[in-house]
Amino acid sequence: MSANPLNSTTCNNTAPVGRPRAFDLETALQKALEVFWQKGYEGASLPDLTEAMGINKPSLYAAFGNKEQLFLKAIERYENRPSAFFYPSMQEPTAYRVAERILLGAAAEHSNPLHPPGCLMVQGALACSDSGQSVKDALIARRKAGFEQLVQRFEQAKISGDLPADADPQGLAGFIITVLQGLSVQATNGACAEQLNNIARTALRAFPAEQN
Amino acid sequence: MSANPLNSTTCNNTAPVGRPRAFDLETALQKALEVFWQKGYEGASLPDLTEAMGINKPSLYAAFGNKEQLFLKAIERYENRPSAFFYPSMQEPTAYRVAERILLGAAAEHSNPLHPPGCLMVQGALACSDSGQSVKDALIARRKAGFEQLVQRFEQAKISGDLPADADPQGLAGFIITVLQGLSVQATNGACAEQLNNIARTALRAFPAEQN
DNA sequence: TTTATTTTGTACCGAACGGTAAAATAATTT
DNA sequence: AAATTATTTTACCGTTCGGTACAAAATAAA
Repeated sequence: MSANPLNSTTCNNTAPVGRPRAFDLETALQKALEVFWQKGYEGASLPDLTEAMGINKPSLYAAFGNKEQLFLKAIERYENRPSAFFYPSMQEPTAYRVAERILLGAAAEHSNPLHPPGCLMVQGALACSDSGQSVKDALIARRKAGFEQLVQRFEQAKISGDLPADADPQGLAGFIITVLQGLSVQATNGACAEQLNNIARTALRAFPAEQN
Repeated sequence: MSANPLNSTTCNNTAPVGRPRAFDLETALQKALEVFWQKGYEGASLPDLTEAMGINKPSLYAAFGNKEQLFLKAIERYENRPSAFFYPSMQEPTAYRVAERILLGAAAEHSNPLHPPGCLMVQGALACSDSGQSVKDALIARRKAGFEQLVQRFEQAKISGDLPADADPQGLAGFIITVLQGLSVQATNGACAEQLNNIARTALRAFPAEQN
């Protein structure tokens, strides 16, 4: 196995020695991501994964290490996928616009019928067996990282003046993240885009309006 | 096995025929509930359950049927436990007070260190394998039932006049339920009671004040 | 005391789990 | 063409899964 299989074909256009891999790493990872998204880390079995990826187990292990490493690569891909909305939302010019884009983005994305409902960061491993603890902890860390980013963004907004001086960045960020994650559960319940959008709009009423 | 083992000792003070059960059904069920609460339906193994319950597998199956039926009895117990707050909140005199009691109750209860964090209705089976689908569906049905109850309560509040005439019971109930379930995820993240309370208070700012 | 009834402990079942050894295969390198 | 390297295929590993057969034990009924 090469040191970095995911990049093995990116910077080197001479064919590598040995039998060529019969599948594309990125599309296989995408399929694995969708299985984890649907069934969670522990609910996704090796046969579930290999069947969706169109490969067999030794190929999976050679390319991705093991199930846990495959999952970690899947959540990395998840956060960087084209339709990801959380981190791009930080670029919005005001705190309110940030919050709005996060919640409306979640409402649309969590109910998008082109992929499983909800958010992989929540569905992946909320409660699990002892053997899944490290994956659960990894997801908690990622969720907390998103929260911290949002706190920083709101602190910056206080300095910029588009959040009132008495605003509580920690509390506001916690609220937005809570609604975001609650929307994931609602999506699992089968809520449609309109319902989620309605909820997001209601939540935004709790957010301080832009200052001028 | 008697037809209703959970009630076999309640209305009949003559000792039943056969070897007496060496454990108490309710305390064993309580222990099972806590394991499911911590690890979820699929994450809780039979050895996890029997060890916590202090019984062996044949006793579990004789008393509760199988793992799935045990889980269903556990969530029934969960919803009727003394510290349950959701359905009792419906008794509050106004819609705002209902919403307030639900969210502040969740903030306190989901972070109560006397039991696992979060809400069993969310943690129990959010994403799972195919074999857990029926349990997942059962939890979805319970969550929807709570939502519907809250919609009805808010519709009643419109009639009573403590919600404005243009209020949207469906949207408001969806919002409260979403925050409630989001708080469950936050609790899993390790959030403390103060943080959850802060989030709940922020959410309540989106709720229409009481009318007079 | 015997019989009937129920629960207990032990030992086990087939199936599914995550993971891997080893040979066959397909490419590059020499 | 021969040797090297990496991937595919097949078959298998030990463990754990949910669930149960069976006999010993403990009670009430006869």
